[in-house]
Amino acid sequence: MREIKKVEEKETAVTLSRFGVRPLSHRVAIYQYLLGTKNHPTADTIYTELKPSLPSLSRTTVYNVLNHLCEKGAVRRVTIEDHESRFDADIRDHIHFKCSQCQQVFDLFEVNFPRLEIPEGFSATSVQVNIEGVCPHCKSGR
Amino acid sequence: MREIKKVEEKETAVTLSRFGVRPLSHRVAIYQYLLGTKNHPTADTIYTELKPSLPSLSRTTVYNVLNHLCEKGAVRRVTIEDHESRFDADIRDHIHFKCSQCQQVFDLFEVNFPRLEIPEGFSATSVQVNIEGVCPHCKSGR
DNA sequence: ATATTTGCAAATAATTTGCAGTCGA
DNA sequence: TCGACTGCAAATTATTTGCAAATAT
Repeated sequence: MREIKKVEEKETAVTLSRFGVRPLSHRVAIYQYLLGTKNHPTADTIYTELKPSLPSLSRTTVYNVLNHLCEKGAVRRVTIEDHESRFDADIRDHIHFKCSQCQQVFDLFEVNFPRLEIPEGFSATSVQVNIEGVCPHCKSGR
Repeated sequence: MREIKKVEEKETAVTLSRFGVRPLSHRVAIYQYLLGTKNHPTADTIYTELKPSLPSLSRTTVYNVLNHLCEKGAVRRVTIEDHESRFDADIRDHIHFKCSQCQQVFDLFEVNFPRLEIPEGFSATSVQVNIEGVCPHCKSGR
């Protein structure tokens, strides 16, 4: 089992390298955590979840690493909350849905991502489509 | 001139009433300011701009009013910044473009707003489409 | 050996809250 | 008069910064 984890870490390291990110241990840990969740966690959630197994981890490093991963394009910053960033290691174009009741953020891969014609003169580096509403679970009476 | 301003204020008040917003003076002032700008200002910008002509205005009130206007649907919160809200009194569906160099947020009315098929079970109350990139002005060498 | 990364504590920034006073119907 | 609204100062939350120590190549 230990072995499997080691292998995963190595693969994650290779992936990070391809993004031009030096695979330092905390970076690998954070990236791996993001790959393994669909919850679009906040920096604080990542810190809280990882801290027990990585006691040396600091909040500053979480922020540093996330900013670096976003800059290098390995991770997407999801700007769907009013004043807090969420992060997503799935960099394929897809739509996010935020339930205004349970506050959860869902991926909507089943909805076609719109092809937009960017006007002359503008050049786009990223497109975010965010829907807000009520999720099936909350709709059916909590 | 004074007269014209009075008339505008009255019209704005009527509009607010239609949204179920009691047209108190600060609310009218903030809403009118938002109607008159295309800059998607932040709460702080609104406060700074309005303070000179409305010395009694407080930051708290700006936040209160903006939250209230958003709740009532008179104003849209634009979640395009990492950790600060912008506001838009134009509630027609349209796309926002943020230039990562000059930080300005543009309306892209010329781009068709996508029709999305929301999956069964979900119900949507709002859809935001945010593009990030470089604007024509910054592209042509600052 | 040198540049990069980290952790801590303090700083900053945006927003909310508690509460007492004020305004509007 | 009564409930809604306001302003102030303090609190809260998310994030960044300065700097010294640790680490990677």
